[in-house]
Amino acid sequence: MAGPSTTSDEILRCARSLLIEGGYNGFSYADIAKVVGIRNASIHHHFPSKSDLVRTLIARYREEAEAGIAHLERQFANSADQLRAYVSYWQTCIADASAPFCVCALLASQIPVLPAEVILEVRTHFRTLSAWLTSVLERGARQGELRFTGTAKAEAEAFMASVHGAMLSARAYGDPKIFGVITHPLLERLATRH
Amino acid sequence: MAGPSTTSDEILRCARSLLIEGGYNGFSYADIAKVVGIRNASIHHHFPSKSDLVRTLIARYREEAEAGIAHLERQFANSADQLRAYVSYWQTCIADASAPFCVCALLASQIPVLPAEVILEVRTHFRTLSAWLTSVLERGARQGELRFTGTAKAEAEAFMASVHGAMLSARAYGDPKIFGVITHPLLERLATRH
DNA sequence: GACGACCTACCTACTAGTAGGTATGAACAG
DNA sequence: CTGTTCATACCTACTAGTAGGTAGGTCGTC
Repeated sequence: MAGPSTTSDEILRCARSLLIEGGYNGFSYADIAKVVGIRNASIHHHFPSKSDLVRTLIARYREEAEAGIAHLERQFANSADQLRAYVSYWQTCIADASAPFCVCALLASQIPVLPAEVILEVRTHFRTLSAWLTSVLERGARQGELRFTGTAKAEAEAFMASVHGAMLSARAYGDPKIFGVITHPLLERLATRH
Repeated sequence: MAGPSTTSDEILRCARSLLIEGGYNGFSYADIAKVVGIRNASIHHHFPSKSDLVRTLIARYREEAEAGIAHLERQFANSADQLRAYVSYWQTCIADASAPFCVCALLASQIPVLPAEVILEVRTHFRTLSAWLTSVLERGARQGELRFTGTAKAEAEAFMASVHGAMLSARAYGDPKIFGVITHPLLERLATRH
């Protein structure tokens, strides 16, 4: 499954973790080169420009996210469990500091200084995630697994915002637990039974 | 009240708006110099280093925030109205694009690459805001103006996270309205009557 | 004349990106 | 089985421009 990771893969993986730490202007080609063990210029061979690199990086991130969502859909029949699993995924990422922030959420905060093609990718992720959450909430309401007032769309946006805000707070306080403090009651409130 | 704005004030004001656009690494001394109309080096006369500048900038931001909160406390007796006014303040900032993001929320996302003294200021803002919201929620519950399950502290953290997440979504979608879509139901849910 | 505010001129380190060369290996013709 | 061709991947060496920061000087005001 996980093929022999190529240099291009390593560059993307390294750039992603650097991006998660400090955003678009928070890392340089030199930083990547140092970690991957190649020369600065060699990165340009794989990705002509920085915006190419970041755009590709997000595209891959979105693929992984969609695969993760598909996995969630297969693994859990109950919509409340799907939401719980989604939140739990991020809880783990934040706790073990492996990837303690959503790439697109971080980039969204810097949209005014981002290249246009990167903005498009970020926006698409938000739309995709929001659409999935909306579908989960709709299904949950229909099947009596979830309850909420207002539209599923509005509740989905609120849910997504809460999760992103919880990531931000965890980072601000330097305390992974705060993510759970914020998201747990949110799940409790949505689930019909617990 | 608003004295004759000094160069130092102008530098801070300019740096703040640049910071709001692209974060700590999203602007340079040259950017500020261009707008304020002085030379690059002259900024160093007022603020020896970039971290000094940003630290001072946040300190002032926090002063203004605390003054704003004090004003809210004086203007509205009802705790639900205070929360509404707080949210409404940000709604306006986002809608007219004057300052469409909380300085500290933006910086929080970049904490791993921020100077230590800046991190401290950011963290303090989160604590201050959370403490105020907690006090509003406690008072609201006591006086029957607000209702929620769980502790006031947890609800305050959730409230703050929702507002920050809503700012992020507004920026991601490029649509100020989404801020209201997320925050309105939140206020409705907390207020005992509407 | 001391001080604050600002300047010119400069520094070193680093930014993304380019030009052109080299090693490696696969494809293919003889 | 060899020699040629070609592309990939990487290299060294370089560019123009920008980053934050410094040294030392000028000028006006108290």
